[in-house]
Amino acid sequence: MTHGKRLLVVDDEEHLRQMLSAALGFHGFDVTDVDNGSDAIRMHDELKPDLIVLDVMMPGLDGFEVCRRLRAAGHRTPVVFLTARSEAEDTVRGLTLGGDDFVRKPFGLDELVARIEAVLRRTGEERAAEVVLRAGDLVLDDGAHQVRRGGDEIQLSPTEYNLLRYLLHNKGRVPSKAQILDHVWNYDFGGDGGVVETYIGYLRRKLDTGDTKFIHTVRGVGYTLREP
Amino acid sequence: MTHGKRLLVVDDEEHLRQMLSAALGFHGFDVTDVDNGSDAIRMHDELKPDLIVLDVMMPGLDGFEVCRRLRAAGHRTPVVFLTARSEAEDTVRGLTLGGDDFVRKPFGLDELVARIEAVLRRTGEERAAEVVLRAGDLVLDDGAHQVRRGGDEIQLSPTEYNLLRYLLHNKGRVPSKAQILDHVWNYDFGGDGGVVETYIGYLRRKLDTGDTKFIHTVRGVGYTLREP
DNA sequence: AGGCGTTCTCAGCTGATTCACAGCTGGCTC
DNA sequence: GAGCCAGCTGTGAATCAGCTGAGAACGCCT
Repeated sequence: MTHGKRLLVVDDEEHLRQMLSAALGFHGFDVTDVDNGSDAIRMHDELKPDLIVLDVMMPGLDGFEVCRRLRAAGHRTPVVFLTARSEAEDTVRGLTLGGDDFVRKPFGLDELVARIEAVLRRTGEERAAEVVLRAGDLVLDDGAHQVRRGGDEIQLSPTEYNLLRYLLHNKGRVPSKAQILDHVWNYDFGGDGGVVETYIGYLRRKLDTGDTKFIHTVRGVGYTLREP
Repeated sequence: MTHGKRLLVVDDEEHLRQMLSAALGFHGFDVTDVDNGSDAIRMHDELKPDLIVLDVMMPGLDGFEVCRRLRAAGHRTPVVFLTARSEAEDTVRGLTLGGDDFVRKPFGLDELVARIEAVLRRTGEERAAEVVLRAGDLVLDDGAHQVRRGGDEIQLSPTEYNLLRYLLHNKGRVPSKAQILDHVWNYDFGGDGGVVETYIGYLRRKLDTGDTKFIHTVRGVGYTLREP
């Protein structure tokens, strides 16, 4: 978990920036954050980060401009853009043709971390991260974004998939509904635990065919995924 | 038990603050307490605590603001928030993204201690051995929140589970009913010792199958859990 | 526009859980 | 042995957490 990669987080929104710093720091990254484009470029020269998390929409230099200037100065530092849905989607997508990537706001924390790690893996030397999670005959292949039981593929919606990945990732522990909401749902999604119950139900109907049970309810605590 | 971690407890409520200091001190923490946000920040700079127990609702600087200022000053000190049920749950939950955690008032002491230790474990390098308590063939796995005898899983309600954990944790000692109430039930629970008797009964029926007896009554003193 | 998949809310249901209480039991004291 | 009292247990009521089905809202595809 302690990979010690240096990240530079650039976002003008105070609250989000703080949340990202705390969360990514917790994930083992060495995080520095700034709140505007000019500081980002200055700090980049000083810090030489391994990756930049860059908000597109900012007053002053926007994310594209920051990236353009860095590239013009010969820097290859990979960038993960944060974009709102409406924001010049084509332009962003164009940039991903490089080694960069983008994440749409609002995003789930796990999604952002996954993108950052994917980009770092692609860019830097291999970090043979295990991308296949298992429990009994249940297999989640994160590379292929596919779930199987035995040989049969199981079709999951995006949210179902993220929830299952989170549970598999925490196999043996018992995450609470609040923790699940934090990691699987969007950072600004304000709903209550009801959604989690609903989606646990969906997953159970698709996974727990017959007698095998993967997802167990721990009343008053949370949910857990166990080997059958 | 003497891990000597430094805690800073911040709460404006005199009574609760004293209770927390005493109880956490007893648990082997090195506790300092202050009754307002500004002092908290001052004391944090001086004390460099390993963790802060921070009430959200306080006159002057509230808990969020204290945390915000600490983070803005570059401090990563983990925080366990104390919140009332109604208080800005989303905001609190958002903060847990970092690695911080929160406990809802009213809480049982053991719950708070468990959260503090979990956060310290998470924060200071990787998992320091799963917490597993044993007595004979009885095993309580706190990570998986599971109780087993031999190979068979035993289903316990939340209160039963907490009580058993407390007894196992105090194996060899004889906690009184009052002490049990303090630790397992909420600090402002107004009931008498009758509940404890009831729950001891529930546990005995589930654990003491056949000839083995784990829970023993010490008349006039309290209850104790012994190896069979 | 129409149909489909997805996300999320909500209300009703169910069984689990919590807790009080009252009557019983059995050890202790005198 | 009588009486007392701590502790045990069955009954029952109120509450609660979690499950589910119905359906509204939304975006996407044709």
